[in-house]
Amino acid sequence: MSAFKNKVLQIVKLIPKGQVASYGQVALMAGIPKAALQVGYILQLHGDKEDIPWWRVINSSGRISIKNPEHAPIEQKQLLEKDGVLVDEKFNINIKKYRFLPDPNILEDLELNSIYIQMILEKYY
DNA sequence: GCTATGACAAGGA
DNA sequence: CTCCTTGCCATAG
Repeated sequence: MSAFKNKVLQIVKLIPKGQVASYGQVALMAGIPKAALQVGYILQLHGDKEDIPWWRVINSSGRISIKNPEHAPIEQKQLLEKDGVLVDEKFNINIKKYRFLPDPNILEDLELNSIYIQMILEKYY
């Protein structure tokens, strides 16, 4: 298990019910800003095997972009709605409204470089 | 160690 | 808004 993979799984577990995060955001919080693609890959492998709320991760444009036959987009939509998150027929979500905005203290717990914490604050707050 | 593969992101057309 | 291009990098084989 690579450190990156563990971080990603750990972070996704931090996303509270009723909130969502983008792949890029998770990658950034894991300390590798440009590894958004890998986040999706990791969730595909481990999302349903472990205690991971994988459905709370969507792409940056606020849309469900899942193509895995194992988990159709409709399934993610239903899971999100169960969390109280509104998803329209085109699988669009108001990410601005629901985005997971972690406290700096939580980011500290991830042993994240202050430089990344700064990036997150600038990008999403 | 090298190549192919993307549940992505950002910017342009 | 949609479609396309480029950059990116952890995994799998």
